[in-house]
Amino acid sequence: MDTYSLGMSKIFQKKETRRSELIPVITQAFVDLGYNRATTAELARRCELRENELYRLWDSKKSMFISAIQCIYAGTMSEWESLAKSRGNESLAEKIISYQAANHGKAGFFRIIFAGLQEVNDPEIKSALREMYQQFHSTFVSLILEHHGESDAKTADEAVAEAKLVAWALIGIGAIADIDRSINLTSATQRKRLINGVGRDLLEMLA
Amino acid sequence: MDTYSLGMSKIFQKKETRRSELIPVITQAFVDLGYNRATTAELARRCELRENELYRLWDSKKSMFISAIQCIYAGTMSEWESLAKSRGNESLAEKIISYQAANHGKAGFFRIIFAGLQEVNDPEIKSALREMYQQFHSTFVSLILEHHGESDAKTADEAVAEAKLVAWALIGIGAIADIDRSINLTSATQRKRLINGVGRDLLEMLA
DNA sequence: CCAAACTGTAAGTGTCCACTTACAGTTTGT
DNA sequence: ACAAACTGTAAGTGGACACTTACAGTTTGG
Repeated sequence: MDTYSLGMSKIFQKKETRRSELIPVITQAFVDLGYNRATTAELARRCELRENELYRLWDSKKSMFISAIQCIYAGTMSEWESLAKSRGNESLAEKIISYQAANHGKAGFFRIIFAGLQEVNDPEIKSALREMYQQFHSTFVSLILEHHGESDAKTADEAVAEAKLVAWALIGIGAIADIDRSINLTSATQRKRLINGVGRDLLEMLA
Repeated sequence: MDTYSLGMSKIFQKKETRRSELIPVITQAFVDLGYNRATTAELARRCELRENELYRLWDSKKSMFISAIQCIYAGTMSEWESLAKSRGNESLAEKIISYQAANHGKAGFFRIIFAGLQEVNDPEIKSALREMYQQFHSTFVSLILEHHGESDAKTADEAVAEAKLVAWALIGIGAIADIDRSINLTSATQRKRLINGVGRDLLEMLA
């Protein structure tokens, strides 16, 4: 399938831009429906294409899903970046907690993860998820350390180890908020309180 | 399908005992594989039956899944009860945290929940899950309150509200530990530390 | 201007899976 | 003993779904 002429590169670029136009739509479908229920027919419908047109852009549903994982990751990161630039005297970590409390589950971060883990048992997908998750976690760890500043009684190693735990805990809170939301377990208000309340307590736990 | 004669009740009882023999096997299949990948063929294979024999005991795969949800719930509760009876000067809440730290994900509590939420979009299943989750949560709340004892500076209402948050947070930690485990994100040691460390801190948060 | 590559539309194909039917053999209650 | 109910075995059925093929119409580069 590779091609050598110079002219081709333009075509491939076009293909790439086409993919990047469609991937948010596809991602949303996976978030809404999970892996199996997001059928190729449904993906095509949402993209306003025929199925075989989708298959001209991706070679399998699996590769669409992997693109979606990357899309979610990139989207979350860019949201956090704009939070970093926003005004306010809170630390970025605090801003993120407030933001997540207000928009829990919007990005569908966890929905994608659950879908990838449970519905498909594919090593490629698992490693894509692992990668995303680890990057997400390590970003969180940096934010937590930054939040507390350099001047700590503890040694750097201790602080990092504890920040890692707290980061997992925060991710856990997000997960449960997502689950909560998807079965309408509690009210939106309560969910918000959960993230804001417990999230901040966790953040201060190191101190 | 109902029947009136007295003799029938014995048959139904037999059917019931048959179901209760098989349901742990079926539950384990759903835990291992999720909803879709646990095909009726696979369920039958694990039960050492033919598919239509399964369908003599349950009228659909969905009802097998609902039975599995109830099985998981009952199993977890009875485990906790035996922990309550075990010796040791910790509170039951602390015992549960230690136990979960050692056996995270064994029961497949969260796997079942994720499967039910994502893979099927069925009101009956959602309400079965919601019920289980709420009972689980309220049991946890009682345990947390019990752990702290009656003598608190706060009013009862405040204590309950905070215990509810903490209970969700603990469930969240469990969820993330399960995810972690299923993609081998961190080591078992780290996971154990996460549950034990953060779990206990959360438990003390009220104080 | 024309050939090569792309886009749009429609109709499959093969496979998997939940669920069913048919039927012979065995219990069970009376 | 005998009918009614149950168990075991085997073979379907219908539908959904990932993925493909065919082909006519349109761009595009040289």
